[in-house]
Amino acid sequence: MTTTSPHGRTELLRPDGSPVRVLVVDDELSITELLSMALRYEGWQIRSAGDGQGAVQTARDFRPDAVVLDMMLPDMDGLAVLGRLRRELPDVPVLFLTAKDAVEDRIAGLTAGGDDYVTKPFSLEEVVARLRGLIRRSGAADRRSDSTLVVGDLTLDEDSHEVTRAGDNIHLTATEFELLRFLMRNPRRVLSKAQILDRVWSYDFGGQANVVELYISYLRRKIDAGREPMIHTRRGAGYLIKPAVS
Amino acid sequence: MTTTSPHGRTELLRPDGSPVRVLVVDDELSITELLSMALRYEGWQIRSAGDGQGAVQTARDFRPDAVVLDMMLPDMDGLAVLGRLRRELPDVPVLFLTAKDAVEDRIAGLTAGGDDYVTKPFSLEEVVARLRGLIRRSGAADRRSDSTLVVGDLTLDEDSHEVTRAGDNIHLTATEFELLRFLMRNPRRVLSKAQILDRVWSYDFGGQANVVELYISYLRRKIDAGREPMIHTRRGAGYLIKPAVS
DNA sequence: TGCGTTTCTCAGGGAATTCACAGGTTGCCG
DNA sequence: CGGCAACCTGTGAATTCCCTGAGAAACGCA
Repeated sequence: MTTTSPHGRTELLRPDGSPVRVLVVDDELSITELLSMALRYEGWQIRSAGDGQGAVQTARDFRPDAVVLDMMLPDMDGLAVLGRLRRELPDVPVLFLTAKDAVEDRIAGLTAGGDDYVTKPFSLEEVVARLRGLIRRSGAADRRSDSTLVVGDLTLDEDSHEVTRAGDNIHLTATEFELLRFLMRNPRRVLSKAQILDRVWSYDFGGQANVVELYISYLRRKIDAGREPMIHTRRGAGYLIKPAVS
Repeated sequence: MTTTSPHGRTELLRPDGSPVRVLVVDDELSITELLSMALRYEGWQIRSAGDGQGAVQTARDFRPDAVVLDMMLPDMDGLAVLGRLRRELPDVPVLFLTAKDAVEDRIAGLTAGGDDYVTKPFSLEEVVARLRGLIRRSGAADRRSDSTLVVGDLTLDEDSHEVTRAGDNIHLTATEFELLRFLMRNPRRVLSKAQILDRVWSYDFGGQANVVELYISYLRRKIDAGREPMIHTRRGAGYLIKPAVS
């Protein structure tokens, strides 16, 4: 089932109408807090743990619909935690957090069962999107909730990463895609450059704020070129996307 | 839930009908007093603190629906305060106050959970508007309270920053938008130039008082041009806006 | 390793916005 | 009706904000 959250976006709900529950496991407090904050904002119920012990315990009585699990925990190996989690919750999907240079094939094996992973440093849009996908596919939330965002004649499929405008296929890079997704998940709402930076870029991004301008420019070239523009600048406030009709 | 306050404007209320509670944290007394006064005028219940210690303590028993938090406090780092606040009140939205030149610096991640920020020096209208947005979206206030102001055939949407008169779209600059918002939040009420200056311009504005006249003139050109005027001058007293019919 | 792609910095240009100034207009009062 | 104060608005300059080209660096894949 999907419904409209207080902030105006559609959110996932479980079949019984209660909010989705997510367990976040990471030993860095700043990471769990960042994630908790962002995921709560999605309307989900969040519990966090700082080590494997706590994770298993919390999982036992919280019974989350999904788990975000750092593979590097102080007390036990990520695989060990995973094993114990699976004993408690055989079907729960897991989103792994790994260091960039982690052994890729080890992860690959893990995600074979429908799980997924993102590398640190991640962007919040990415984590949220992956989690939504996992939850949707696990059946914890209503399956009819589909994976396509639509604004006017612009569509974006979160599963296939396909983007079309008026039927034409449009190729976007990863960053362009995430930016567009964020805009389309908040149609007709002005988003400041800071908000965009916080959601779409990694949490450790330390660069110039004008990357946002730059990527907006790229998006316009691909999406608005020669058509009625959908991406609008609100000088001094930010950007927003809306159907072209106007 | 929204209702009509003693001074004639609609205000946010919590679902149980009690006033919204806001905690203001800043070490400059002049700032907390300025904010407290302005926010009380909104019909909200205000408590203030001058350092991180006090903020956390006050938060504990005051249980605010929103927090205004200066990032530069004498005793602890703004982020540290945030962390402790979050432990007390996991879901409370925070409006950060930051220095202008710190914008690029460490805003990183702050708006990620739906929080927001304004830079010093700010205008009171801006702070109030952002707070209203945060509270509205956090669900602490009734969800039906929407983001659109309406006076006669004039509408102003605070989310999309869209303004229409009789259905026609009207483009406003940032300052024009804030001025109009202030007028529309106080329909049929005479607002003096001093009041307008105090609310719409930053507290450190040192310019000529006739900017108000100038911007009223701009607004008239865009909103009243060729129509029944809605913005009226009360010579010697100020300006007011009201539906055109009356 | 090498090559195409993607991300990002930097900087110039351009346009929108803000504001001061000043002369014109309106309304009010004696 | 004259004079004054309050208000309106055209002009233009300074500033801020935004856009985008060019190229360097990092990445990804064969």
